Amino acid sequence: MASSPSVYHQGKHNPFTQRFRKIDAIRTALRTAVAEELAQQTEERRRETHRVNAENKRRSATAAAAALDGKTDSSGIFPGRDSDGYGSEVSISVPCRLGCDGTASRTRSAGSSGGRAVSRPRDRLVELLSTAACVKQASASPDKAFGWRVDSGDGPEGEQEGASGVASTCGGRRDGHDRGPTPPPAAASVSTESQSVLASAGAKGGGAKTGVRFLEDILRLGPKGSRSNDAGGALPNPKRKSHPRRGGCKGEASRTQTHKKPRQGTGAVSGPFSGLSLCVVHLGSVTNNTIKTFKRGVCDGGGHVSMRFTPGDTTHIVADASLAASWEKLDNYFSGWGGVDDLDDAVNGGRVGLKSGMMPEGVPIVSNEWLSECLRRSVVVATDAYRLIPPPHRSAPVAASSAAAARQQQRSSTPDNQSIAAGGGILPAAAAAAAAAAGHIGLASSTRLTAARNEVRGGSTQGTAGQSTVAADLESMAVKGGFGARNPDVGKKRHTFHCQSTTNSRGHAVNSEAADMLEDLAKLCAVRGGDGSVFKERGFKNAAGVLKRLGVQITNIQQLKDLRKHEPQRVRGLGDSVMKELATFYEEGRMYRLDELEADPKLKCLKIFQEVGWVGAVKAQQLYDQGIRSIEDLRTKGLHLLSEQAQICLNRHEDITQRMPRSEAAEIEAVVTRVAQSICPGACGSYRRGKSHCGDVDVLIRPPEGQEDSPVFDDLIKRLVETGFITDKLTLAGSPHKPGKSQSFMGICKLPGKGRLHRRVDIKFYPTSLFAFAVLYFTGSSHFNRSMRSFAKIKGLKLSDKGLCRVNTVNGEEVHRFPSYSCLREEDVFTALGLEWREPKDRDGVQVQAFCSKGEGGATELSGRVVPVTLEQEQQHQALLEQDRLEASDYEDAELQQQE
DNA sequence: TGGCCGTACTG
DNA sequence: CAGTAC
DNA sequence: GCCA
Repeated sequence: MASSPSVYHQGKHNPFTQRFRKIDAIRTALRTAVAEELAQQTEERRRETHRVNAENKRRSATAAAAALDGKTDSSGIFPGRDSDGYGSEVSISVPCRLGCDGTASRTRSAGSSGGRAVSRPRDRLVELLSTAACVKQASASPDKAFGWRVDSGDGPEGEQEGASGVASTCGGRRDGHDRGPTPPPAAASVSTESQSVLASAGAKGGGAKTGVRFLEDILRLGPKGSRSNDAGGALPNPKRKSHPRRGGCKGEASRTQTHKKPRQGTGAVSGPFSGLSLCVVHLGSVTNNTIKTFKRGVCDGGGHVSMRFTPGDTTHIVADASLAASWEKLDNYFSGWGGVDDLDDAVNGGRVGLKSGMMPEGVPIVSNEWLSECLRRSVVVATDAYRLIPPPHRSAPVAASSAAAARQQQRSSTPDNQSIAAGGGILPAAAAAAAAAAGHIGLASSTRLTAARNEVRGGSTQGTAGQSTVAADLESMAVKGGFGARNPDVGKKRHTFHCQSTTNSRGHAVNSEAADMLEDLAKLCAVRGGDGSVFKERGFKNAAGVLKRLGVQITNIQQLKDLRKHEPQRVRGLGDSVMKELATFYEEGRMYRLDELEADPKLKCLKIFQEVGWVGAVKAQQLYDQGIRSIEDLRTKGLHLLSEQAQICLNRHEDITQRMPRSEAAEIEAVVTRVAQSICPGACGSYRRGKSHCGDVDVLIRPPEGQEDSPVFDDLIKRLVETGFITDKLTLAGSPHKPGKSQSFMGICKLPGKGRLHRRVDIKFYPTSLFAFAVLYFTGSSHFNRSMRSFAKIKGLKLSDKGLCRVNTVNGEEVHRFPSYSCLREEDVFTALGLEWREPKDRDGVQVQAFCSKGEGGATELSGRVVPVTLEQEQQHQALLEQDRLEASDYEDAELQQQE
């Protein structure tokens, strides 16, 4: 192979292959010694972890007990990971959910005959849950298309089949095939029928019947619908009963499309945004894409978004923040003279009911950031801080700064600490820059605000990297602790805390418009497939993340160019291609490449196809080549081209592409967990909940300690199939149970009762020894996982959900794998890798792994003894961490390393 | 120019 | 092994 | 697509 030449080079410009080889060499040399030590270390570690773990459990038990007493505010929001598919979700830890575990155990011991009560079930669950909480809910496809047809593909046979067929390893699938092409008109009635079938708890098929009964027992589905019980205190709208569907956009869309599902409920949407009727101004950085995003989010929450201003109906006008500084633009927009864009809708809509110079009275005009904030938090936040105060004929700058001031004031008084407050401070910069660019502001004020921006950035105009420390960095340092005093100046001035940031948790929507478009671009790249498409996707996505986290609102391509020149670290990930797109974005408001791709009808098809599970880029292309152009086509003439799984997913397509409210995810989790407990008392399903809506539910199951070998999983799946809960199986891995091994089920389920949709569910079993790895893995983000694994790799370790092992490799090929480190908690994995612990909320999104490899220079706990880490390796590691959150300390470190 | 996470099922 | 998924 |  072409491997030989590189072996001889050792410079720092070596490609990664050499790195690995070199590491191999080092490792080989050290292997013997290391292996011994590793064994010892492992043993030590195990003892210690056990000790610590025991302690931890005591701690968490008490903590959880507190939670049970109602002090559940520890249910922090974890901005979730981006799943490998598209989309991101937010997870929430759910101590509050514990309350119903008590119920669960009671239910079990009372209801099920097999319910040998565990000594103190509640405490036990509390323990287990708190050490290992984790239901992940992935958002399957964020912008799934609306179903073309809203027939739920589940006929009565479907139910039967689900009840019995799946058990026979989906032998009933052929029914599915036959049923697939069912003409839509028939499907409508079928679907109604199926409702009634369900309503009567399974008229056909005794198995299904008892199944439903059983589930009802478990769920305590009384006439009163005790599901609110499951929902727990954290769930926002307990009054939504068995109709999980939200209205909003989707409803709207489907309404126009022969929506005949009776389950649509009675309109009255009760989402966080119900009652909101927003008029979005298509100006400035609020692009089509932004509007789309807003629309989706708000509509999901029960609100309404339009570009049309309707007097009497519109509750808020949402406009780009920079318009506060160039008010006449907005004015013109509404008066119809703005010559805005050709956007028919926008202009036409905007003109309605408004005359020149007449700003709608009484309707608050707020910045788009308000909306972003609302969407992020899933609540309607106060508009005060986001008002774009309209002083049409006064000096615009005043408007801008007073708005900013109001923002700062308001925000700093919220309990949301600096990270939120940070959002306010950056705005003046944005406004100033925008205004300056637009030339609408007098010079004096412009400079004033520019000065403010510089202050905000905490340094002199050309401040050194160290001085340009932004508040976010402070925050992140605070998280790590110990760096607070590094730059005292920063701490003194309040506004220095206002920088936006690189920080995740409630990452503010800086540059979100550009970022959104880049993300769209990323998706389209992925859809198109072909060579390297996944990497292109990643590249664009990464760039989007970099922009979002940049901390400053970019309004002008030059800013980025300057950054690239002077602080390249901050914009690492923005390469030539992305810059090119961004240039046109900032100059003309669009990205040609995106426009091009979005206009491509073929890509639309491919995208639609890929929304069906188990249809990827390759299969989609094949389908297209076969002349298939729609899901209809797929159903009628393309079935034979699809894999078994894809066919199943296609059958349930309309259901499983609907996102579900998280309360429903909780219900699903509850069923799985409780059934698991009825089989194996003490077995613990744990979970992290997704945000308001999510695409699927993952339930991780683990056995009670000391009963590692109880075959919970196989029985569990069997039982769930028997009860009709699981309707389809997609894949089943690792069955039958083998001691010490994990098992996994992927499939489709449906809660009993009327009007339920089929949902994607993954159920996974991990033995205690692997559970921490599984939690780590499922907590994500995917980026975080990748980077953590990369990190492990350059240390000669291999990390996966199956453990953390030292491996010997030859030419990159694994030749030997040592037993896994024993890590009973996530923390242990970090420690074993020599990484600082990171909260799940800090692992989100693109930015992933800013774990602190810095400073330690290999001086981590293990590095000196077990893991040979050279400085060079560390440097190479730095290179690998493309997605680094660029913390100030990291800059400094990088600089140090470069100097050395 | 080569590398970009690790694992598992399905066909 | 390729494709797909998590 | 980005990076070394």
